[in-house]
Amino acid sequence: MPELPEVHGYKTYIDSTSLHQRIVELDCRDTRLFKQPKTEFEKHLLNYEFKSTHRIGKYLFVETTGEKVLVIHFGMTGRPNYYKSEDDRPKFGHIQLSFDNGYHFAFENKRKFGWWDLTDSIANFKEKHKLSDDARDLSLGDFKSSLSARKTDIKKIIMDQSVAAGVGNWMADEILYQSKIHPTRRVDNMTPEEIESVFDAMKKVIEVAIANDAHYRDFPKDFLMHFRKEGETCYYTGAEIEKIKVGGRTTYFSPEWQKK
DNA sequence: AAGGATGTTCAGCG
DNA sequence: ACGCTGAACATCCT
Repeated sequence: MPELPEVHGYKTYIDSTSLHQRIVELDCRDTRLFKQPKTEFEKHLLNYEFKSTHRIGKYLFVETTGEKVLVIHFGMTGRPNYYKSEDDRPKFGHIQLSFDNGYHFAFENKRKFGWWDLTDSIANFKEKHKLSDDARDLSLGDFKSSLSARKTDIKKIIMDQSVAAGVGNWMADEILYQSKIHPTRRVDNMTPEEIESVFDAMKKVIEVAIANDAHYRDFPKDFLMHFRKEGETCYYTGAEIEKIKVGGRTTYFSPEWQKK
């Protein structure tokens, strides 16, 4: 489920469970999840501790007592899991760390699109991967300037991690629903007011999602997430929700509410 | 039982 | 050089 709000929750979870304990073992069932040789992870993790975490968009950075920073991306189906007994290792816990207090930390990744990497510095990594500031902290000025030269659909733009790090497919649909903007509206045809309304909706969706621990059922009743399905009923217009493809991703919107 | 899935990356093209 | 598109990636779920 991991878009910005989910990864935010994972960060909180890791902070409250897994910091300041010496790592004594590393097990990986599928090394394709490693962006570097397993020996590198052993070298930079074993006998060190997780010290602190930082999140930019959907990327989580774990600073350790060693030299390198662990970079975690959860992909489409990842999540962390901390548990006492080895017997509780989750089915899809492909990577597992063991701490010297006897507990374990699993990186669950059902569909294996997630990965671990190591980096020297968060700033370098952010630069290299062209990540914008985290969407939660992004300024309107920076948002507007990264949109200025673009000429494609607004949905594709807000899902671009170099524009607003952390916005994924469901958030993009929600943001555009909240701002009454059609997903294939071209950015170069949008007024400054419309762009600002998208920006405001982005901030709102992020804060609402975080406040509700990314638990969709607790979102306000006018949130698309409750009826984000073909043929469902739009809260505002009563019209049917439509399903289209935008930038290769399935997109739900309300044609009456989000006019083009 | 085939198609879809909350993500990123990269080749190819204009 | 840059923006854009579509496919590829791996695997599970509906």
